[in-house]
Formats: sequence, C-alpha cells, structure tokens
Amino acid sequence: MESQFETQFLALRKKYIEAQFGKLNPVQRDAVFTTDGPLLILAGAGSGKTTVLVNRIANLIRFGSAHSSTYAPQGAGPEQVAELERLLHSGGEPSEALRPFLREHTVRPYNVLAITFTNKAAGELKNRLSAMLGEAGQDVNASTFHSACVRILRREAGRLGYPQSFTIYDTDDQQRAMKEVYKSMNIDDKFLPLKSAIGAIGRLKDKMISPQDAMSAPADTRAGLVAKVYDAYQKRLLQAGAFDFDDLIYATVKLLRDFEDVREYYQNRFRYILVDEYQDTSVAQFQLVYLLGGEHRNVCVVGDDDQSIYRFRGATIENILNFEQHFPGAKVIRLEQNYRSTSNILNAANCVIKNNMGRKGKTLWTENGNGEKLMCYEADSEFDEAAHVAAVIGQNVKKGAKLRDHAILYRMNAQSGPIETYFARAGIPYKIVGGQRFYDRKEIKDMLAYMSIVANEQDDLRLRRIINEPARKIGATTVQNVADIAAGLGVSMLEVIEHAPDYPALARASAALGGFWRIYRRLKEAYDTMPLDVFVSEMLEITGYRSMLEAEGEEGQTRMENIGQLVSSVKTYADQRGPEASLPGFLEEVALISDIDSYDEGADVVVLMTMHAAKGLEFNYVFIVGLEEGIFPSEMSRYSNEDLEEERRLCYVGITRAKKELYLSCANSRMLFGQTKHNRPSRFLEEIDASLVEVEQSPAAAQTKAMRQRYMQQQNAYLQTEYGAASMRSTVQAGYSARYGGASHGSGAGGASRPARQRASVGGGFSTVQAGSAASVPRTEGSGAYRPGDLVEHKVFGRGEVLKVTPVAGDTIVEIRFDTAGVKKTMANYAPLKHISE
DNA sequence: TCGATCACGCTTTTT
DNA sequence: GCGTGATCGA
Repeated sequence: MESQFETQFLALRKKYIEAQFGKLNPVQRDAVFTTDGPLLILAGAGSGKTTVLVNRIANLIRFGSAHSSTYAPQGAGPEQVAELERLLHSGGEPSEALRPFLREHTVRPYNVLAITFTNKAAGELKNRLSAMLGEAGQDVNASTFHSACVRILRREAGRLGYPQSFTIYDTDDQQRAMKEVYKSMNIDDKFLPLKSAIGAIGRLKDKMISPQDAMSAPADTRAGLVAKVYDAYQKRLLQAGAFDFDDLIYATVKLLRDFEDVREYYQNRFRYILVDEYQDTSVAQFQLVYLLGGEHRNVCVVGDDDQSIYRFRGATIENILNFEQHFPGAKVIRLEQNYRSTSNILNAANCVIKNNMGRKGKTLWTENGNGEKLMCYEADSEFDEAAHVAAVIGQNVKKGAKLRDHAILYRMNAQSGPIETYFARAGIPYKIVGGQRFYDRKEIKDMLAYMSIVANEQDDLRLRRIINEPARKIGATTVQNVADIAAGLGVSMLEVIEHAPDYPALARASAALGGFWRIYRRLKEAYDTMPLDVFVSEMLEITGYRSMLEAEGEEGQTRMENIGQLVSSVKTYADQRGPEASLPGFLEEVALISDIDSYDEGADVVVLMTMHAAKGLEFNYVFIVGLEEGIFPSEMSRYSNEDLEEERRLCYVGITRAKKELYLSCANSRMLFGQTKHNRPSRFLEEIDASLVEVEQSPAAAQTKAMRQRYMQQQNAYLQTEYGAASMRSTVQAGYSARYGGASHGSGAGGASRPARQRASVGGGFSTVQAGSAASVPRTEGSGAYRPGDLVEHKVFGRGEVLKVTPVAGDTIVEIRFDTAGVKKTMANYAPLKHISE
C-alpha cells in the first residue's frame, strides 16, 4: 500500500525530474520521459529532436524509468518529502540518502547505443551528454551504423572467416577489385559498366541478398551477370580480408543472425537503442536494429519521412512507415513545432513538400515571426549568380552578420567551381565541405596503401597500388605473374614475392621483387619498433616516396605538405587514443570519416556544400543556387516520379536549413561539364507561393532575355509567313512561367494566373523590354583604376588602403590593408571594390 | 619497363 | 573542362 508520504513524494519527484531537463514543450517532454518500449518520434526539421535525444538518454541514465507512473517509491517518508521540497524550491544536489528514492533501475551508459548519421553528429551527441552527465556521457555508445558494425566485427570477424585486422575498401578500392573480377571472367564493361555492377551489388547487400540468393533466381540476363560478378567479387574481398562499406552492415547482420551467443551478448549489451535519421535506413540496417533491439524492445527511432534523401543508396522509407508493424504497440510522437526558421521560410518548405504523394503527413508550424521574404534572383550565367551571392553576403556582413552564418547549397559538387573561382578572386574566405576528400588524394591513398599492407598482408589490392610507386622496375606483367601464382597456390601476393626466386616465371623480375621485399621487411620492422606517427614519417624514407616527390618540384611540394598533414593526423589519433591506438584502428577511422565530420563551425568563413551534406545543419543565411530544371531537379530524375519526389524532399531539406533568410537563384545559361545549357527555372520555384518571394532579375539576364525574345518574334513571324503554323513554336516555349522570366505559355492551373509580384526591374511576358547594362560581372572599375595609397571600399571587408598593385594576365592583383580585416589580396576585375574619398 | 601523349568519358547525391 | 586511363614509341 502506498503511504500518504509515498503519494506525495511521487508527485514531487515527477516535478523534480522534469525540472532537471531544461525547457521542453509538452510533446518533447512526452518523448523524453517515454523511457521503455518501442517509440517512433516523427520529428520535423528544426523541431529540437537532438535536444530530445540528448535529454532522453540523460534521463535514462540519471533516473531510469522512475518517471513512469507505475513506479512506487517504497518507503519514502517525511524526511524524503521534506528534502525534495527543499531541492525543488532552492535547487542544489540531492543527498546520497535521497538518490535511491529518485531513480528506478537506471541504465548504465554503456547499455545505451545511439546511432547517428555522421560521426560529427555522434560526437555532438557525446559532447552534449558529457555536459549534462560528466564522464558518464563519454561512455554512451554513440556512433554511425558503420562504425558500430566495425566495432562488433573487430571482435567477431573470425567467425566469418575474416582476419581480425580486416581492411575497409572505399569506392575506389571497390572499382579496382571489380576491374580484376572483370578481367578474370573476361567480361566487357560495355555490357555491364563497372559502376552499375558495384551499385547493383550494393543494393543487393542493402536488402541482405547473398550471392547465392542472387544466382538462384535471376530476373533476367543482366541480373544473372550481376549475381555472377557479385559472387566472384565477394570471394576476392574475402581473400583480401576486406569489407566494403555495405559489407560492414551485411556481415554484422549475418553474424547476429547466425550466431546466437553473439546476438545474445549484444542484445544484453545494448539494452536501449536510439536511431536518428531513421528515414534513411536500409533493410539491412533495419534488420540490425531489430536483431539487437527486438528482444528488449527498447527501441526509439527518430525520423522525418519528408527528409528521406538517400533512397538512391538503398534507404527505404518503408522502415519509418512500417515501424508500428515491426514493433507492435509502439508509441508515436510527433514533433511539429519548428524553432529554427521564420514562418516565411517554413511556409515555403511546406509549399514545396505538399506536392509529394504518400507522405506520413505533417505540417510544421512556428511561433517565430514572418521574417523577410525569400529572395529569388534570376541570373544571366553561373558567374552572374556567383557575383550576386557574393554581393548579398557582403551586404549582410556590413550589417553585422558573420561570414560563417552563410551557407551556399547546391545539388552537385560540380556546381561549386564558379562560386569558388569568384570568391577566390574577390578574396572572400570560404570553405568547401565534400567533393574530394583529403583522404582521397593520390599521395594520401598511396601512404594509406603502404600502411594497409603492413596491417593486413593479405591485402593484394593495396599492394598492387604501391608495388611500383615509386617506380621499382616492377611492371604490369610481373605483377600479373605474381597474382597468377598467388591465386594458384591460394596464398597472398606478398607470400609469393617473399619466395620470388623459387618461381621460374619470376626469374627476370626476382631482383626487383627482392628489392620490394626488403622494403616491406623494413616497414614491418619500423612498425614493430616505433610509435605510430614516427613509423608513418619513417615510411616516407624507407619507400623512397619522399625522394620521388622531391624530384617532382612544385607539385611534389604540395603533395609532401599533404602527407605532412597525414602524419600529424596520425599523431593526433595516437595522442587521443593512447595505448588503444593501433594501425588498423587509424585506417578504419580514415575509411569511415566523411568530410562533413571535420566541418568546423568555428572558422569565420562562408561554407559551400551539397544539400545532402547540409542535412542536420542550420545557418542564418542560406543560398540555394542552380534552381533549374535539369540541375535541380536533376536531369536523371526527370522521368521517374519517385526520383522526382526524392528531389523535392531534398529541396525541402535545403529550404529548412535556413533560420533567418533564404536566397534562391537560377541562371539563364550555365556551363557545366564543358557544355553551356539554357535551363528553365526549377519547378520548385513555381511551387512556392508567390506571396512569400521577392523576385529580382539581373540586368544582364534581362538584356539577354530581351534579345532572345526579339529573336523569337522574328522566328515566329517567319514561321507564320512561311507555314502559317503557330503551333510549331509552342514547344520552344512550353513551360516558361510568367513569374520566372521569359514568355508565358499558359500552363493551365500553374503560375500563369498568379499575380506578378516582381520588382520593377523584372520584365514579365512579351511586351516589356528591359533597358540595362550588359555587363555580366557587375560594378568594377577596371584594372588600371587602383594605385597604392588609394582608399577603397570592399563589400565584404569594408574600408581599406591599397598597398600594392600587380598587373597579371588581363587583370590586376590589388593588395589592400583593411581597417578591420587585415591585409588581403584581391583581383581587381572580380572583387566587389570601389574607390572612396576619405 | 617507362614516359609522354592522346583520347576518352563522365559527373547526382555518400557511409 | 577535367582527370583518368589506354596506347604508343623508345
């Protein structure tokens, strides 16, 4: 029976616990204090889901399920009630005596597994947990699917016939391996391109389909061929002791499925499981979660079906749609209040996403004000677009914004080029996230390959990469001979090299191979006797890589610097991990790290990245560039409704990154991959309600447009006199909207009927011809205009004095000392620069 | 076996 | 437009 004090204590304790967790709205609080059983949190963009996750974990660890109404605080008496009242009133820490009354079977930090999408998100989670819980926060398992799997595989890989020190293959390694498969099977890559084979195999693994399954019932000849190369590829990887990215998940699921003791161990280890970004999980990842959490059923997943943007990589939105079937009795909580964006931005996002079918359905709302309207800029070219972005950033910085508050988002990495060029010349500091990773550079990959063969001597693929780098007179024929002998004997290539003189086929090359073997031995020795970072820098000498680069001159110089960076990251790793540090450990970290993980908000620079990379981030000012049909939505998605909906979700993700202001832009012409294209404005622009947007057209774009219209009118006149067939031209203009430039060709219920809301400068329809400057790059005064001593005003850096002027091909480098920004070099033709007098 | 030259193709998004 | 790979000649 509950005593009167117990009842009183229960109520007080509820209040006390809730007071421990910052301000949460009622729905968030519900999510935080739902401690046990399956839970699906549908969290809209900017709804504070990370806060919920952090608080939920912290509550589990500090108070367990003590908040639940079923728990009775047995034996609580007047002293406990009195102390709790005091704590509630004036704060402070509970006494040791009180603590047992406050919690109920609390959860050990290492019993919690939190899976996030990037390493960076995992790190943030840990940091926030540490801030709330101290040391215990560090003991929570927070990682990506891939690194969680690697940790399990490092213990258990032996059961699958893989070495403890297995290698992780990236996409480049995959291609090399597949190329060898093709060669050995005599397959022409014209029939089945390498990349599609690799992609198809990846999708099979995402669905947990084994090579045998795939071979047993191929749907068609192509599927049959895929199954065959899949089988051969997999054998090759096993031989090399290597997993590719998809294998990491696949193999772990297999391990948990087939080995009961392993499964039970990890089920008990991870009593509480949380999965973030659940909308982007694959079938295999679902099975992993289910195998780990199906028993205790303390599985909490967080996701937003509207932000699912990795279908192309095997993510299946069904996971989130079917969660309640997978975990019967699951509780569902919806976080729909947005704390991030202005309501104009949010409404724009809602406008776009509501065009998708098959959503779980939710509408975000906010108590934030309307804010500014969205700006849409219609540029003439991609350079014009870049110039405009730079100019707006300049204005914002002048008003007190930081450069780092600005993000420029695009559909594909190739779009960063013109912006980069413009910013570099204008002297605007920026950073690109994504694109080519540091670890993808050739010299770095070479170094990593050397390290790989020391860590895992079976790794023939990495061996092939560096056996003749630097040149050691070991040519393709020799390598092939070694590979053939190794394959015949079922041993590694290194083993064949060790005994090279024994094989007649290698007689001619045995001196060169002997030389390589001695290098390998010296590497091994260095590895055994030296600290990790010393070993890596020693490697440069032993392999002769340094001398090779030194002979290369300037290019080699920068490569040396990159390798220097690698050495220092090895050192950082070794320092951080202490005795735990190992070579396989470092290689694994490198393999699983992505560029976004190292994105540092601290540096005051503009950030450029794809919308995919921007997922989970937020910025005060966001630019989405290249909103054109064929770019975004991409050309590839044009003919598939499902792909198009994914593009739309990506657009939704992009828009909802913005907190204060959102700038959209498109260009009338764009050079991409060496070809100039004239794209229509994106349908996504059309979908945003006109009342939310202010449209601005660049003067140059207006002029180009006027010219094109004149041309078209001439064509029309010609066609009419010649054929009297007005219909022939309609295809030329079909789809152009009234709002975003060009001729309107009334597309029914679309934008044609909307009120024109453009600024005065925008000419809508046929009649208006724009007068304006033809300059595609605005407002510069020409190279000769600056002299040392001149006072100038830069749009981003403010006032400064010209120090030095150096003419270069067609332009001038102007070195300026700014009042606040220090000394910078800018290009006169590009920098947003003008003269001022005092 | 090596080096230079040429042609080719390829670009959605990424752990 | 770029980098990579293939090919050719030495």
